[in-house]
Amino acid sequence: MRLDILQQYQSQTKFLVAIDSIIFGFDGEELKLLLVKRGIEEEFHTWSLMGGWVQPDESLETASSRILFELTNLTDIYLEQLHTFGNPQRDPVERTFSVAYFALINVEDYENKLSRNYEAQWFSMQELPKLLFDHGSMVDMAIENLRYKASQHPIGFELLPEKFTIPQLQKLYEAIFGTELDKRNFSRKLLSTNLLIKLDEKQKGYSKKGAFFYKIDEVKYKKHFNNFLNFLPGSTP
Amino acid sequence: MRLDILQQYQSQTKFLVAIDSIIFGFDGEELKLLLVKRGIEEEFHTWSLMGGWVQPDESLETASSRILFELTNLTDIYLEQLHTFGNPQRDPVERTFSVAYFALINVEDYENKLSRNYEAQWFSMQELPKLLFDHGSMVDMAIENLRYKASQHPIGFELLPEKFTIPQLQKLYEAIFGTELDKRNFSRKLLSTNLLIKLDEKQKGYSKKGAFFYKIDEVKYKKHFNNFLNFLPGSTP
DNA sequence: CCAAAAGTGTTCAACATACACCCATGA
DNA sequence: TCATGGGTGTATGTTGAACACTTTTGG
Repeated sequence: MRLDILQQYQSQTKFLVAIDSIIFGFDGEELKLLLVKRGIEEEFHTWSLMGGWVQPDESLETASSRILFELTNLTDIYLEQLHTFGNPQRDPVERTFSVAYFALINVEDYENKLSRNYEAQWFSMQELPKLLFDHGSMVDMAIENLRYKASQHPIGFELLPEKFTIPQLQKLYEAIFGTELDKRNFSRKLLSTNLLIKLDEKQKGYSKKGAFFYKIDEVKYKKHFNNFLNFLPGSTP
Repeated sequence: MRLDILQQYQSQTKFLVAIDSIIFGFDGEELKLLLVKRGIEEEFHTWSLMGGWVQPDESLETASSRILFELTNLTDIYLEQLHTFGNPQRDPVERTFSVAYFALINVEDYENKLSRNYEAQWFSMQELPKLLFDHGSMVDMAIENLRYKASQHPIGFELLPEKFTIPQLQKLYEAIFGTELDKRNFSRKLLSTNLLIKLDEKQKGYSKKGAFFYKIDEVKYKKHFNNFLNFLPGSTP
């Protein structure tokens, strides 16, 4: 190792690096956000995003998955890097860079698996409490990004159970965009992507007639993901 | 300050945090990338992205602007956070997180202002040299992002001089997408946005007839930026 | 039998694409 | 005068938006 390079590195200030996770869920009616009380905040009763420190041997992806797992015990979750927040004053305790990730999980999967180490709660997007530090901005950016992505790709599937009905999917999109959609145009557009496989089974209990279940054609879904679909379905004002 | 919180923070490992900038430029014909030899790399002759360390009192935005200014002496540049790279092995000297920013500048503005402290050179996107560390992946991600954005917004303006012609703009889009576009459809689509203001002046020298200069309607441009435009013009295969 | 949700088709307007000719001018 | 690039219009197909009625079945 050349000495001048080493000196170059050693003369620099080092910082704490953390992960914060914006965890979206859908319960069939509303888009929700999972928040925790971590017990490490100065203001003891503030809700915050789930987060944690990046460890010396971890990549950012590994760290974000680990932290999500610690809370939910879920693996293989849709998780995507959103933005890194680094204002010198964002954390009053000590300067910390936070790499924000956003996650999509369906509330059903999560229900029983919740870790008891955290006080966690789902909040409706309409009724979010005041959040710790700059977590509010993180959430704002995440919802904007979610809308952007969902308008281009059928990303919303990640928030639903494996088997879902078209009306469920429509409710999800309505929740994401905060708008009403026309069911005729919506289902036509969805089905025209050929990404859905109709099952024989019908949903019981919710409506009298019952709606057919569908599942995603995983192979096509992943293939199509990088072609822009301009996916936002027709809306009725 | 509560003692247990302080201890929580102090027990964590700290890391170096750097910025790397993917700087795109356009010379009227080709999309180019600005690379430097920083003289701090282990392999002394490797080209790399322009970069630098984040200082204790700087936000990420401030740091990225400063670093870009150090090289180009330009201010008010389009600069956007792309992604944070943090694999434990990405920098063999010491673990460093790098927040990648991408910048769009027009080569004309830049020409005379270049700092003499760096050995810098524009490279055609087709003929990039091997880059330091994971800078190659950063560039790949940036070009993908640039295409994505440019297909949705008329972001390409940032790469052109203040006064530009429609054929220039078309060449830029052709360079970004690596494809040929139909000039009739292209100009119709562009003009239909009403974001361009036609000037009286014509471009001299390049063609015999001369093409009219246009400038952007800044106010409308910024307003429209958040409405998805689905901007990719028609292509002729 | 009726209330509640599922499911489906048509028409019209807007937009994307493909395509070809005239214009202005410097050499 | 002619070669070069600038500038425009039209016809066609595709896609999105608006809109209403029939079907199923549990209670």
